[in-house]
Amino acid sequence: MKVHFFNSDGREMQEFKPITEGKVGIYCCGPTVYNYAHIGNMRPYTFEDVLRRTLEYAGYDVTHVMNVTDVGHLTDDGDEGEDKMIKASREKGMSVWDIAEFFTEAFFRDTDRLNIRIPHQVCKATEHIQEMIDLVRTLEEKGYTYTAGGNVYFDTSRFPSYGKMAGLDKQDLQHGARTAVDENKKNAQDFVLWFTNSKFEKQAMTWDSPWGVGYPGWHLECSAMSSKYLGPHFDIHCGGIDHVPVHHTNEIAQSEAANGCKWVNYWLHNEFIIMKNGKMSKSKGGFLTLQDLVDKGYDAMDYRYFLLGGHYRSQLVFSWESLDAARSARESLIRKTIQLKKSSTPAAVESFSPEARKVMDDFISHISQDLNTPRCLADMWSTLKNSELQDGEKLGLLLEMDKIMGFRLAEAEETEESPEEPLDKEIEDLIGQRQEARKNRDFAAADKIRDDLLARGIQIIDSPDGVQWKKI
RNA sequence: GGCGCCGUACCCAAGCGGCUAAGGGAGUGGAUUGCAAAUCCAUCAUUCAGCGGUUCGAGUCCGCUCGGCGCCUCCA
Repeated sequence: MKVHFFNSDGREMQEFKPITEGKVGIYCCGPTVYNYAHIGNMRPYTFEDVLRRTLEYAGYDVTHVMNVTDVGHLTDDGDEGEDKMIKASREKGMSVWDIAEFFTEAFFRDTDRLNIRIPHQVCKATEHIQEMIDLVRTLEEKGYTYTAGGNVYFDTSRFPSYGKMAGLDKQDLQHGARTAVDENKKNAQDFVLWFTNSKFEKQAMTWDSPWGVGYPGWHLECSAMSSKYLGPHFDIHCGGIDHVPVHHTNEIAQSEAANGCKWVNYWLHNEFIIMKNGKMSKSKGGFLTLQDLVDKGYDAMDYRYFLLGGHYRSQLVFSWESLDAARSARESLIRKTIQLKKSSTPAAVESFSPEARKVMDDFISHISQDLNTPRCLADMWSTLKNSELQDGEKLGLLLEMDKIMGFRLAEAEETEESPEEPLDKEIEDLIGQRQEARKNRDFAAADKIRDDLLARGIQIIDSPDGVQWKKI
């Protein structure tokens, strides 16, 4: 199974070739845990989950590493910035450590609800300060740094290929267009490796270093931790497309300067989720969290379905209408899967008929072509409609495809209609009364009971197997 | 000012030079049902923002126009 990805470095489709046969190391930029993640933030983790599942399906031994930024991420990159963690701490009246723990837990609750697998290695910035200091020291020894105004800067003029991936050399950048220019910098694109000259009051998180007490620049952690867990040269680095010009550009510069070798072979970047009136962002306010969707009655998996309905490199516009469509489709997919489970047992992959084999191969070729999840979704539906397949094969195919899509089809059961709630007795009685009325062909009374229950959020569903109900 | 992306049916969205333009949602007609729900069958773009060009052949490549969006040190 050959896998192709669009590599941001070079901006072209490339066949994936691992550095070490049979193995692949992936590093993903993780959350900065100073607030709840909004639904746009969940896109990269969802696409990375599909990436990982695809590579695992292809037989690779995957090592998936993700950082948790719990320090050093400034509201801007100049000396005027404020650490996001500290800002949140001040605003919420909690210690920075509690803030980090609280929002880290919230983050993993969300990824779990989206059926996103936990990375093999989740590393916190605050637990790798020494590695970051070592990295800065290496850069210093190799002459890539300078100190000014108390801070240690990376000298981008010493790194000729700076900004190559982002195409920065071709751009006429308007520096200071949105932030104040840092007068200490020799070059506009230089960035801070270590802060000691903090203007922040009550800086809660500081560490001793060869340059004085301070804290790391926020690009440092990804370079330091990825090298620690994946080595100085690894296969895939993922993140949001917004990271290309600055964060990833700086990561490449400091990593390659320090390690003296190529750092990452494949860069995969996801596009943004857009709201109708433009992009969703924390600073603009009004962002939605996964919990907001759940509170409105959606299943978190509806959002996963929505995300996979668009290609990860295309902007996807979020709207309630689209989420409704995703919910309808997903619920239908689950229902049909349950039906198949009732009527058959899943065929094993090894015993697939030629037709089933072909359907599976098509699916594989689509996911292998830069994770074409919309096409893969279509493949799932085509499988259901394929009259040349036996039910057992359809089920086997769907479960096999779901190893990559991750809609939890294997666990799908008729639990939604399970009468196990406290109000059971009363509802059972009402349903019994309604059945009695129906038997007597008193449909007015029967419908009244159904309407009353519906008003209370209980939906009655008549089926050949009897009456079922569920909360809505 | 610079860099880049997009415009496909009512909505979302694949397609990246060549069979009758995937798939989902919504809708419509029919079957089934006391009625609903679910399910099943059928139906739903002679056309891909517009105009030129390249080609035997173009949503698919090139140019221009119109429209929408992102980035250029907060951002996934």
